[in-house]
Amino acid sequence: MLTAKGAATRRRIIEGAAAEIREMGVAATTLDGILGRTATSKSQVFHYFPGGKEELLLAVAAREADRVLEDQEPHLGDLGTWQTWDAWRDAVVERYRRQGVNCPLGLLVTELGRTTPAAQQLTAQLVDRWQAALRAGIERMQVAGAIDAAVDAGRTAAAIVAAIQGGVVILMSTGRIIHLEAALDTMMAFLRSAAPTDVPGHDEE
Amino acid sequence: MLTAKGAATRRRIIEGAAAEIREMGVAATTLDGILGRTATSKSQVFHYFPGGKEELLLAVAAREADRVLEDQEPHLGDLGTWQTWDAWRDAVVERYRRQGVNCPLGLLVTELGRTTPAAQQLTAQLVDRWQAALRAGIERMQVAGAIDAAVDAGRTAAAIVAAIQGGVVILMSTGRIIHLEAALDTMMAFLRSAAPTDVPGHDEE
DNA sequence: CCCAGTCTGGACTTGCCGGTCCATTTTACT
DNA sequence: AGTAAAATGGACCGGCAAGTCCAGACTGGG
Repeated sequence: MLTAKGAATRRRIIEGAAAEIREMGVAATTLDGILGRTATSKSQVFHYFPGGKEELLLAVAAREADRVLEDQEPHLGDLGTWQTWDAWRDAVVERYRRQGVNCPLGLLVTELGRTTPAAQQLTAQLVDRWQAALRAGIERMQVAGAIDAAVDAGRTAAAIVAAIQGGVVILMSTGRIIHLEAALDTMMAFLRSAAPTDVPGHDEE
Repeated sequence: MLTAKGAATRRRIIEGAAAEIREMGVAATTLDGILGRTATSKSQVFHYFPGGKEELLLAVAAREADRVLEDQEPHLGDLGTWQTWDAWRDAVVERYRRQGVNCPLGLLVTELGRTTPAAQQLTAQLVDRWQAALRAGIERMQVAGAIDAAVDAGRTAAAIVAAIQGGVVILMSTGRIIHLEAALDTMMAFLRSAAPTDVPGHDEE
């Protein structure tokens, strides 16, 4: 019960809403604003998103969450050498440098997160997926002998996700990207300092 | 031109606004909601905050920013031994554990930051003050010989602020505190791993 | 060609919320 | 006590934006 034309319109609405949010911020985003931008009418919005604005915003958030991870590929899925880690680091910084002060996802989440359990779950999923990819990368480095096996891969991955997130928040609210860079670099320095050869005293597995 | 009674009312309004935001979130905060909670009338709000809602929210943000740093004392101002660093770490985690999913400051900033330059500046100031305190702590450790002098204190301090910020954001949007803990612990582990004795190969100043 | 379901346009309703206004009361100062 | 300034209450306004409705235009299968 959704023709090709209908699916296209639905997609267009999500796309337009994301653009509107990027430009105006979540608080200033109105349905009318999205309408004008996408050349649709209000009935379309409610036709494709019966739950109204909230459902639409949630759909936008879901799409943006996917984008966040996609934009880190192919590096994120390929972490296994210091070279790939560096490439990934640069990709993350570049992605957020381009995005600048607008984070459709972050705002949606802090806006909807409190009220909508679905939004909270969406965020949790994104964090989990992100963290899992980083964890796999760390474990691969451990298997290769580049990082001490004593490092808690999961916990460290969680720390890296948090560090990035914090850097992005500071970027959004102050316009400075240095914190994101410093956070990433410091985390990378920690990983490198955890090379087995650097800590010969450790003998536990 | 502000009697004792007036000052008290003004304080009460800010207090009530902060409480309302904590409970409802910024988006759902209305002047009427604050009015009911503080037993004031709308004319008071505009009497004490001629700039209207925006000025009030900014005042709340300024107050909350101060609280953030105050709540880390006396530890934050006293970082000089691993013991004090650990105490500070615990204080931060505890502070945000108590605060839970509500961050009046973070929301105000992401909400106002984009539109109001004053809010952006406020955030930048908070970040700077926070970072300066951490930097002083790191430098004290370096002077004491507990941390390698080759560590960039300013940059590392920036990374720590970002890590905390990210942990808090994730706490707010998912309810999980583990990322904040992991981020702090990993940063601490990095600092400890940078003890001069651990890297005898470094000879540059 | 037709008809059932889908899609679209836009006028309309509804309610909320920021902001204004003015009349009244309280405070502070001499 | 008196008066000017500050503080307070609450009615009122205006606009905006979410959501509703219905009439009409497309689409696709039989």
